[in-house]
Amino acid sequence: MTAADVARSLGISRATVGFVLNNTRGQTISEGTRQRVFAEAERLGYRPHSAAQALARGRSKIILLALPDWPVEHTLGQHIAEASRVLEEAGYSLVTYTLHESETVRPLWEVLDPDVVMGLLPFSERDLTSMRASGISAIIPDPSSEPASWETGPSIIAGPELQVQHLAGLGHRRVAFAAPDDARLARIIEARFAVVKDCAAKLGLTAPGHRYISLHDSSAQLALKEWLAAGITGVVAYNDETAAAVVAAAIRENVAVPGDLAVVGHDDNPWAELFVPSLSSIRFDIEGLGRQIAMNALAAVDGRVTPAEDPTPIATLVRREST
Amino acid sequence: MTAADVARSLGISRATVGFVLNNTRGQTISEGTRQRVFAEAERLGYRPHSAAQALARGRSKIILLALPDWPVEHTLGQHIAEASRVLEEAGYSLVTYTLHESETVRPLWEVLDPDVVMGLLPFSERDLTSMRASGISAIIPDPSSEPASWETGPSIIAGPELQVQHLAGLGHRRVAFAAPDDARLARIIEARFAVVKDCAAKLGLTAPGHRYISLHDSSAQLALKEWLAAGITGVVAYNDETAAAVVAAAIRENVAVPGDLAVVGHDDNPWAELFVPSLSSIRFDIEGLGRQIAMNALAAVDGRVTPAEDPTPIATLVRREST
DNA sequence: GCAACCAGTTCCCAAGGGGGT
DNA sequence: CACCCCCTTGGGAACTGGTTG
Repeated sequence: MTAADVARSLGISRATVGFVLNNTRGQTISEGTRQRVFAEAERLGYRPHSAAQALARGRSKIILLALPDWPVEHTLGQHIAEASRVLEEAGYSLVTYTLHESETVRPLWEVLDPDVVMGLLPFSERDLTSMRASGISAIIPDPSSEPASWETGPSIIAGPELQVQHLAGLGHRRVAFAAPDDARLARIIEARFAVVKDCAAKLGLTAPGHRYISLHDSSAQLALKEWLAAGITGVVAYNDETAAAVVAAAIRENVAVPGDLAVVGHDDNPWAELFVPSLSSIRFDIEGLGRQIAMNALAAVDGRVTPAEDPTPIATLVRREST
Repeated sequence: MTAADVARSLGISRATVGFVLNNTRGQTISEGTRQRVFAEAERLGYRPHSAAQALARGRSKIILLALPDWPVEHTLGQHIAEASRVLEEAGYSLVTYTLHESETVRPLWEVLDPDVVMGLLPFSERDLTSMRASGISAIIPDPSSEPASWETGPSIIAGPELQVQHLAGLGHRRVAFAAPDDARLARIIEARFAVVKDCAAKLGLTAPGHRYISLHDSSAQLALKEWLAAGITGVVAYNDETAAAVVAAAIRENVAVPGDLAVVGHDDNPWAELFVPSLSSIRFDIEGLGRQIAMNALAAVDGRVTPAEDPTPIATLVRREST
């Protein structure tokens, strides 16, 4: 069912149908005609052909959100739902996409021709080149702006700050940072660790270098011994999995949690509550973040600059048995 | 950079450029011209405009994979990567999409006009209506075939079978099935429970009705008492989270795991290994499933019927401390 | 290689009616 | 009463980029 079918059925021109359906400004169509067009389109089950629309006006009304290759925190799904809803109201569709580094697959921005490509982290130079070759102009984070700004955004720093403040409030004076042993996370781990060190210094705590914890070997055990020897009593974990690995090592070594060592996770995965002892963690305000993503995208469509991140608190600490 | 630019730059027609670039059969273009077209396209950085292609030939070369609303098992990401790779070779792009029941958002198939829409579970009647209205003809699972076939596919039954066989092999005679309290999972839970009952009966085990376990209240505690009273010594869990909830309740009630109660999870999430005691679970052959998804999609494009699922084993049991 | 075609969008102009001089 | 102008309403046709008889 095309617009031409609707026009023919009413004995009017395709142009008129288009004017009505798009509510074209600068064109005035009589109310009677308008109603008849709407009714007939409805009756025939007309659907705009999105490829044709994308071709005719130069924009696809698609926004592509590239997700990182690494395991997505469970909360992310919720942001995305909220972001979709906001973008939908503005007439855009949000498509998500997992970016694989293998790169044997043609990137989706070449296929979908989106108006905006967004990522949670800065894109690689290769990806940027590819996007520019495909004619994508709106990219978030904006590669032309100062490259380090994402590292100071609330979504990076809010969690670590709360973690350190929490441990400090409980009286811990020496804390360590534990992160997963995953090269893909290196940049974000560095950024988070910088926040931990910074915040610890402000509060008068000691925070030695960070340790990588693999989930599959004895690295947690080793780290544990080292920490205890160094007088560390609190551990800030990059995520709940790392926290779990540390707590598990402690239990197996008969180290009391939180008595001898307090551990706080990040992301508040559903299973963090199930662990024994249950894990303290950082929970994010998912709706707020979703809306933020959507707003950034809409700003980019209009060529406006990405607005500053909302300074309202987006993370809270959930205290459980592990601290 | 359009094909017309390439043609103009070489002083030939757009048609010829198209013939070369598409390797059109039934058209013979001289080798010299072919090479010059390729070189010029490369030099100018020509990219086919996918919306225009989709419009001209009736197909978008997009395959949409709808993921369920509930938390995706972590393994799924890997299937998808594999499926993308296979489809890419056949010239298709895979777009994934999380189906939200809220439905305030326009479904993506109306926007992308995909050649195939696939789902891991059958679609709702409303979704099917919407797809047909958008002119989507290829839908998997095929709603015109017998609706229950997915419930007997390996991806549903392989796990529960292994779980029951494992417990039976360890000498357990009475087993229970525990599932999350989530209405969205009702159908798949029923299907899995049917397999458990069936398999238990074959092996001479007793398997009473299943229990729903919420992660946030005392339902695990209650279920635990009931099971112990009924002489149950083994629990088949729908997923690792439910298994964790049961094990956590047991620890808090001083019930020995696996001494008094053995628990086996499903999906082998990364954190299952970290739990104390670590959780036995079911691991899937992710590459195989991904390839399967891709093959089904390609079959559907050609209007062929979905091939039978590959009967080779796709799941294995990982034994850990909880059994 | 020419030309038609895919489905919409949009610039520009042609009827036609109403009101004013 | 004739004439003109303007505004409303709607149509013609070119255009988007690529495919194909």
